[in-house]
Amino acid sequence: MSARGSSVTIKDVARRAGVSVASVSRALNGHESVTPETRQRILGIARELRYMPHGAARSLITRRTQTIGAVLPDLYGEFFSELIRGMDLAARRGGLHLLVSSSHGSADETAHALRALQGRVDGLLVMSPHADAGLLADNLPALVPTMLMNTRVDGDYASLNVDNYAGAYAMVGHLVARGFRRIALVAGPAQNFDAEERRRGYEQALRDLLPDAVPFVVDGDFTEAAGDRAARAIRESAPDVDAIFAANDAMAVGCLFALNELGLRVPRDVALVGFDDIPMARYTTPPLTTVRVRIADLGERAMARLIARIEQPDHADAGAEVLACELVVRQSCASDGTG
Amino acid sequence: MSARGSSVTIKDVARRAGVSVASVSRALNGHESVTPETRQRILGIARELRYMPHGAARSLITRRTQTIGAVLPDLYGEFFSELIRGMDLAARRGGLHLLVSSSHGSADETAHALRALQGRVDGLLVMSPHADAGLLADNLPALVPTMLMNTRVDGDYASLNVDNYAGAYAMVGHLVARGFRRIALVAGPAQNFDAEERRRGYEQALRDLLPDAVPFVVDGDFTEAAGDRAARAIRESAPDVDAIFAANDAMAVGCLFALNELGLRVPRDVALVGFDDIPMARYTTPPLTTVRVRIADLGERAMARLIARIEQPDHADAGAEVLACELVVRQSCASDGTG
DNA sequence: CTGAAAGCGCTTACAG
DNA sequence: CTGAAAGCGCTTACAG
Repeated sequence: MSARGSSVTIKDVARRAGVSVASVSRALNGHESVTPETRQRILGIARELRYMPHGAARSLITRRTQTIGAVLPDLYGEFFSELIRGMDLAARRGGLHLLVSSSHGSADETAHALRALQGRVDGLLVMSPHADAGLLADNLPALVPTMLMNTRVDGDYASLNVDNYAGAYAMVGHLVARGFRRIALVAGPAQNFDAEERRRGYEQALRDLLPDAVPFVVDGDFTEAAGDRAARAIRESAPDVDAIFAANDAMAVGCLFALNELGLRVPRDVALVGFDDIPMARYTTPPLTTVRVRIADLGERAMARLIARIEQPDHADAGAEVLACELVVRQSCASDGTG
Repeated sequence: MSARGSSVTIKDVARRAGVSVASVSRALNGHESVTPETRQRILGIARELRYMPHGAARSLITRRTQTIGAVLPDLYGEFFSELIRGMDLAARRGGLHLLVSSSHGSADETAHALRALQGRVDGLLVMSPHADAGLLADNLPALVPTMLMNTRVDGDYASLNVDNYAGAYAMVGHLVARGFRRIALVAGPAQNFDAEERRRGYEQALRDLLPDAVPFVVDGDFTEAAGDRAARAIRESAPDVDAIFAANDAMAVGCLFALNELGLRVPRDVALVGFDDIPMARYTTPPLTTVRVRIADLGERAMARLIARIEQPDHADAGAEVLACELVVRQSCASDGTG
């Protein structure tokens, strides 16, 4: 309770309790070998003094920080919000703290974050859709359990990937089945693994299902503003497009906005679909048909697997897990406006 | 490069360089008192060995963790996404890590988080709109610099608050000026400081500007689903309402969805406004009139002030800062559908 | 059941 | 400019 300076340490508690610091440590950590009376006295004094063990000191000796580091490409928008929420849920369940770090889409910053987190975390969750294998090999701390998410993997890392290819393929299949014939894709950022896989699914589905159709891809970067621009560009250059497939929901929201401004009705004049199923997707007008990723589950699952790896290094499953996506059909792509 | 076991420490670098650990420490930390040649040799070997200082050990002696803890009420939605993004920006600029923690709206969890973060962080950013002063007094670590955000403050904490009252008041003023006379409020969660202040602004403005009007408040909880329900309830019980003021944008999005489903046009049949100006607000149809909070700036500013307090404890400005809001008029509340 | 002591990996006066 | 040594606050064999 002193006004300034050092906070109360285990020594203070020991002194007040008339025992050794070893006993205080044992009592606080729930070791059996302390008499109930001693334990009670120690706990009482610790509470009274508002004693909190010093995290760094404990980490130094236990080699555990009780912290997981998450290196994400960005922190903007509902996708990352949901992802972090899922990670937080699982971390909290495991009694762990969550350190977040954004690389702003830059490989250099990813490398920096990876190195800076070394020694501060018990495990690493890395989503780095723009990273190449070399970057990871060079900067992933060898001794820190790591889970890769939505990242191009070549080594035998433990990983969790969304089945972007299958999701995009299925979406195109759905559009074709509904009678759409001129389907444009608003792509995600270049070099981005998710974006590339979604594009690959779109292109392959087109080849398989509409052999005569020419793929029509407009650049985007996963932001609402990009969707806005893309929709206008599509209407300008190819008014015959009857369905727009935005590579993520944020861009679909931007497309929807632009189409409305252009006086076009979705889905009557043009169908619109997205990818991710962010919470907002069901609240647009019309509600958005999209590919559900279960973003929070993704974060939760990745965190849970990482924790398991940390706690049971022997059972270490270094497998590459792929999360299936699910088509969610809402009103934004009713066939020819009849739905 | 050994395959297993302990990572490389300062001792390994010292041995390889043929110097003492003190010199390695000095070289790595950029102290003047090392000859350029020695420094170069040490740095070279450190790089070669991929040496990274052990964070916990360094923290133990320097009493700095290079980490800021953010205790937030929730992690759901664009508001917190933007807030975290702003915090991350300022933290990164200061070379600090960001530890996030959600209290899920519970006072107990807030208390727990506050205590658990002790000794792990150099400073604390606490947004706890549901907390009372007692909880903070009981659980805020006395020696850790802290900034409160959007929190009911009584003590002399350093704080940053959004001017919710003035923002809500101004919004009602705008609606009244536009000719709306029956204005319903979809409120935020009970006990929530932001929600209460916004409601207070609404009620006072009504008393001042429309003395004959009876306040009409519908319960909400800041989620889209609550907005959806509230709008339906309003239409059901009071079809004469000509403007709906949702206490945040997420609820406004839910209202917009419900109104559309009910076959009502915004703003022709009923005006709709929100609060926060989340990124999505400009992409709804019609774009949402709202109160701009500059959420990312809020997080950035809070972090910057906190860092300043940590670095210059003497200049410690413990002031209560209030961030002004700004009315953003878009098309969702054109007067009587003429705009 | 309990305590004295070593040690985790650093940094920093203190000497030289 | 450089090194030996102390010490940060804990935990954990090792004795007793």
